[in-house]
Amino acid sequence: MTNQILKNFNKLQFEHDLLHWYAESKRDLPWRSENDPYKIWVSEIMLQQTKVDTVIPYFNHFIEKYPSVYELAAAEQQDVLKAWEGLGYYSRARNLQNAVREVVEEYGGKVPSTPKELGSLKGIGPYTKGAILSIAFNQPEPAVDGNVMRVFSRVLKIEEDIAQQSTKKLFEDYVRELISKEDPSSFNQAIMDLGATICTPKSPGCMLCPVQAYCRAFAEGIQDELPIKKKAKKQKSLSYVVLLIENKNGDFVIEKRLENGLLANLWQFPMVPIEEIGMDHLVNWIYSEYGVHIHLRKKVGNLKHVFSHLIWKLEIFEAKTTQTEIHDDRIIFVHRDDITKYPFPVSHQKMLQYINSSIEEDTV
DNA sequence: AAGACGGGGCC
DNA sequence: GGCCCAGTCTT
Repeated sequence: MTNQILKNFNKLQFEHDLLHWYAESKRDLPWRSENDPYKIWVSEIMLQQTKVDTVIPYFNHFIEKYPSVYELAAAEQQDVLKAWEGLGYYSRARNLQNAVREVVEEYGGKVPSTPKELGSLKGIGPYTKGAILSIAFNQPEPAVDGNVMRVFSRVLKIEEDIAQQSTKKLFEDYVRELISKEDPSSFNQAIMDLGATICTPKSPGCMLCPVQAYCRAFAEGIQDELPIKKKAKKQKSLSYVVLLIENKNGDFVIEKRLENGLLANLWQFPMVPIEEIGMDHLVNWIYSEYGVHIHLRKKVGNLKHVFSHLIWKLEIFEAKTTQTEIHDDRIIFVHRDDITKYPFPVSHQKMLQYINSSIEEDTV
């Protein structure tokens, strides 16, 4: 089935030119300094849907804190989430730790090197499985991500919708045919580097491309039309009132989010789904849900936060309470100086600025 | 097959 | 504002 497209494709010369370019131009990245499967694994999880420049500082800190599977397996989940704070897709962190614990318990602490075992671990899908097998264990397995689909959709002129699952399998078939048997690790990484630095989504640098001579899209001048991808749906909007509730000790009410779903197990300031509750019932609703009696002081600002699938429209209010205790382990008082010890989503980290700016107001 | 799941950077 | 990013899991 791959025969038609690859029939007149010079596989060996393509491989040679690609690997030659990679040897000269590969990026110097922290996870490329050694071949520890655990570190490759951590890097691949962090890199899911996340740019290299964003990942680098997180990776360095994470490895310093958890140098091997044993430290990560033994850690508190809250600490792991704190190390992941701001990186997004927090289920990656929870799944990674669960999988690492399985590696410690079931595999003697050694990252498994078979497709079946590796693919059965939480958070390791087809891409990450192939990436670890090829990069850490030098096995000729495809690792098809957005870069790979973009590069090969252009080189081979593939016009299927890359948002479709079936299309991804198609690319895995092509990579299986093309991948270097001598150096599969470099081959996969070379395609990713190429996609990240030259064969970019917009205005690709074809004049600098080491495999321009093999590129069917370039030959026809249609590199800007590929890959084909169906448009994403628009996000739904949700409105909340967020309450910065402070008592006389300088403690704030924060709550732990549910253990599943959006921002699972992270902490936040109380959020009121204001469309359903209504401003008139806000104080009563807070008392019934949180057991805290408050009085509103003033609105301190608006915040819009965009996720991939929804938008939060937040109105931030200051409120006061005379209470100093809550009988609940999910809802707690925390002193303003200790709030940063808890993992918070970025949207709520921004509210810490309101809290800190109100200190200055009081002091002035 | 379609949604849920973060956040940042670019145009 | 929309698109993209070294994707995976759930429904």
